[in-house]
Amino acid sequence: MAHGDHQIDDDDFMNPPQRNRATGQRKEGDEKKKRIRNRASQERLTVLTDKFTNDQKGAAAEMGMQALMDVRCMNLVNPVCDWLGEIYHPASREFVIPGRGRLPLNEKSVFCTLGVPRGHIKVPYELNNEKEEVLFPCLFPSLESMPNTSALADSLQAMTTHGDVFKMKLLMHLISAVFAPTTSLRPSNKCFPILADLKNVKNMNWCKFLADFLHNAFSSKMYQKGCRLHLMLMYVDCLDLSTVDFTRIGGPPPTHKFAVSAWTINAVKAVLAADRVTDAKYGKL
DNA sequence: CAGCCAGTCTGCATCTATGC
DNA sequence: GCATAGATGCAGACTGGCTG
Repeated sequence: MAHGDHQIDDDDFMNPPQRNRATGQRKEGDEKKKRIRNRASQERLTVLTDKFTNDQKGAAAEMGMQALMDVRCMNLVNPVCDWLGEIYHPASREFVIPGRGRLPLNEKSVFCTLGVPRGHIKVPYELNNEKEEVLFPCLFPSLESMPNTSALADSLQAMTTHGDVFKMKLLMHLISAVFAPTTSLRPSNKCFPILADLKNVKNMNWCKFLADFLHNAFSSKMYQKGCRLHLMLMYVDCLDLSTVDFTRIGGPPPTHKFAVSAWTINAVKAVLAADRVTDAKYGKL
């Protein structure tokens, strides 16, 4: 670990993940615990942005989301995200890497990773029937109920305009696939109040929203929710890279303002391969 | 308290990319 | 070619919070 942390050994984070909230069961003795299923992925976003017109990217920039229009890392490395969830300390809001140090989960760390707006308005991610009833027909005129997240992405891909409908669908996709994914196949209807206030999206505190969403999820041991892109990039971006061999992938990530603009999946993999202790544990660097 | 509903969890499945 | 992992899908069971 290179910077941004105080070196305190602290190994008292050993809380095995509690699963199966729905059934209350937890199989004993399954040493090879199954991977946590999640619905987060920025892959579709990178495919979409690749085809966006300049006007459409401009519309995203008007909402302060320009950094997300060029995500270089297309995939996730899920084991490291699972691991970070398990070593998270809700009380101090820090990731405690055994024997290495701590990484905070806060607005600043999210800003450094993703470069999303850090305004003064709270992100209104909440249910609101009136706003939903007004906006839903605008977004999905032929549908009765919320489409799957992938179907929303399909409709986004088919769009050639860059007006409010485009902005709303893009925001909804960002929220449900990258910023605040849940285990659901569909976007949450808590998105609507955000979409209803497009002008203020760039003035909302997305950094706090993402950090709080992850914090709340991990506090209730929901390790599959939240922004995995931030988790992964925040971690690799904080490590000491001096011993990592980047020659096979054309050199280390360039200096950058936001991690999301610099890291490629191959760079992430090279670092994590060097950092891995066992299959499911990291923290060597 | 009963019913509703959004969200969670599991098993099973398909497709693709990557590495051995 | 085969195994593995990531992304995505569907059906069905369940839970916790809200509301009448």
